Amino acid sequence: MSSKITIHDVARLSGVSIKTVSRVLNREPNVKADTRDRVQAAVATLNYRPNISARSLAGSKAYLIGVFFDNPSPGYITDVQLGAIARCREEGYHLIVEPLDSTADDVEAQVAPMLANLRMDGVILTAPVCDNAIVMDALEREDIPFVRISPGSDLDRSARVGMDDRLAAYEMTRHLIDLGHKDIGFILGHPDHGATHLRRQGFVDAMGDAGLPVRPERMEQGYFSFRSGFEAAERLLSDEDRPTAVFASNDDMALGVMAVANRLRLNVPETLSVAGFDDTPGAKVTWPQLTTVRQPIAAMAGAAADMLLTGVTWDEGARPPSRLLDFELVVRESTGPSPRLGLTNG
Amino acid sequence: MSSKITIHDVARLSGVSIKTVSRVLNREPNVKADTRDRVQAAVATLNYRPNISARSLAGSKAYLIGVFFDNPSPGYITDVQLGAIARCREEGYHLIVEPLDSTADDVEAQVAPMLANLRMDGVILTAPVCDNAIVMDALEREDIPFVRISPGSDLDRSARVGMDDRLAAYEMTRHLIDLGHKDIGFILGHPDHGATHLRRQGFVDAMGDAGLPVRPERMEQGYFSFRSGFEAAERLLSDEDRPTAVFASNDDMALGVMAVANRLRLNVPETLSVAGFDDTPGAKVTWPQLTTVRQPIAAMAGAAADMLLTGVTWDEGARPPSRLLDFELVVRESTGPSPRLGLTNG
DNA sequence: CTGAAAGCGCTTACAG
DNA sequence: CTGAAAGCGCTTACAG
Repeated sequence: MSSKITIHDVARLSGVSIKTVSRVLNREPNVKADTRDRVQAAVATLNYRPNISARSLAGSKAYLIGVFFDNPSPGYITDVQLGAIARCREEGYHLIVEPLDSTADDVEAQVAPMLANLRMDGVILTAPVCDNAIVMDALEREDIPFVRISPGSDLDRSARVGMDDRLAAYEMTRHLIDLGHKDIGFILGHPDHGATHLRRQGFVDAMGDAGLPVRPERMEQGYFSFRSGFEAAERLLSDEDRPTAVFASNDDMALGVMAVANRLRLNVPETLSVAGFDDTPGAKVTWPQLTTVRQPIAAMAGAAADMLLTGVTWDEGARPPSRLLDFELVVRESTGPSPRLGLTNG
Repeated sequence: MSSKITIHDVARLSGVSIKTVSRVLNREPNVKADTRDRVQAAVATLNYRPNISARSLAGSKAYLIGVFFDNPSPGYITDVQLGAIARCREEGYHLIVEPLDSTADDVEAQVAPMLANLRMDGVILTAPVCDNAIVMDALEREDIPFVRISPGSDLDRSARVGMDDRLAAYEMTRHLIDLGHKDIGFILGHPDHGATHLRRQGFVDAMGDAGLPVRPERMEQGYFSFRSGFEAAERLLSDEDRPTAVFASNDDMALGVMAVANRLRLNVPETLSVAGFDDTPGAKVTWPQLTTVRQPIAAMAGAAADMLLTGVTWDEGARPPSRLLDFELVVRESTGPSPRLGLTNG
């Protein structure tokens, strides 16, 4: 019933043309206040909602924002969706989710059809899709604006939002150093993710600034998964000569470290301090709870949606806009004073 | 460029009318094979993709499926999305995600606009939205088909897909009983979720069938969250008189139990067995890994999408179709023989 | 088996 | 400040 109400009904009831109704709907200027009020009253009376397909077909807006992601941490992607949708709803936009297999050979074939038959007004790209050139090429070819969250390469290719991953990792490392730790293991993230390198850099910088050596055997490759953190921790901790703290560059890997510590009967944080990064739900789902860095994921996605909705643009040759949000060091129970405090060679 | 190709271009190139192109596109019968081939060749040559907005405006399909959810476990909702999208893509459909605050007073106000201005061909409802009468009323009013995943009430109000939660809980309880446990604690899920009651029933039935008493003080209310599981476990385990096993009716709560066990220095599984339900990613992110029930979440969502896409219908007065998928008992390391085995009063 | 016409519900471009 | 006309790219309903 109510879905059959069209712009003509509103026009008739308010005694104006459909064009004027359209003006009011789109908040165009140059409508007499009185006319505007009459139209809005009619909209309310009839409970009229403009048809998105018709608007999209006739006009230049689709009222659809896309989110592309690949093999995400569920907590991360859910936060992204929630943050983006909150902002989209304010403007009557909807969110289309498009998982991608971005390491496959046929990325082009995955992306092309979804862009060709459904117009989106903008797309939010999360890691690692945000560093995928094929996806960006396709988007540019179709002239679809996109904003990237925490890209790692080609920073000036699009607008972006993120946080200072390097500084956050620096501060977390500093937190460990302040607790007396001098021998700290570090687990790297997935090499395809831009944040991986920034977090490593923050760790290296903090160690260097404190005059502490970064021993190669204390840097282990991980892939942001629990399993990769688990395996890296086994290499790091099985030996008697082990670090007094491990900084895993995301929470999933840090949980892997906790599991290994548990298995090896290393008490956390008395014998071993463990730090993560992201503040995913999992960080609180462990005992002791994880010291980590809170990423404002939903806020970043909201900011990305906002840039898309307000039509972010920049001059030829100028740097595209970027918004950097604040992170927060969340010190919980998994980090404590170094057990070697007071010992020589501490 | 390629986005400007329309049905008219295809018609011109293949020497037929646009109506015939439309027939081929929609796989209508009654097109000469030769004609069909020519049209398909032209579609391929031009790389033509029909415009969804136009199809939607002119026709009866929107090529959009919605997923409504509320406060989901991230792992659950991600699996639902992945499963639904896989099926949707086969038919050229896209997925719209709509988080809802289904306990708020304004559910109606949240749902009405999203249904009014964007036509969806069908909607998938996950718990607890799948038991929300206001949402279902709105959907029925707008004549939008919906399929529910694991609803708990009003089972014959719509098509549905699910698994046998009662039987799964029964088998898990049986697994514990077979290990010699006679004193088993049970943590209930959120009362708004249909699965909560089925899982409780499975537990109660298995205990009864084994001639074991279900003591009220061994049944604790939880809400499917880690925190609620943690608090329930504190009540269950702090006393010397504690069960030898705890069956938490989802994984998040089981992880809460593990954390409490860890804190109380109760070895799992030697002193305490812990079982969960869902097989979320978290189940493997703990040490020891969790014994749990694997829900085929993605497959359930795929089946729900399938029912929507194939246009599930049923006769007046008949029971709507329902598809029940198989679960799997996943025995990992968190359950073991009862420590009271061999003792009197077992 | 195929096509010409009308129309879905809006916005655009133009006119006044 | 407001409106009449045209058209977005398809499908529907009808005709043959």
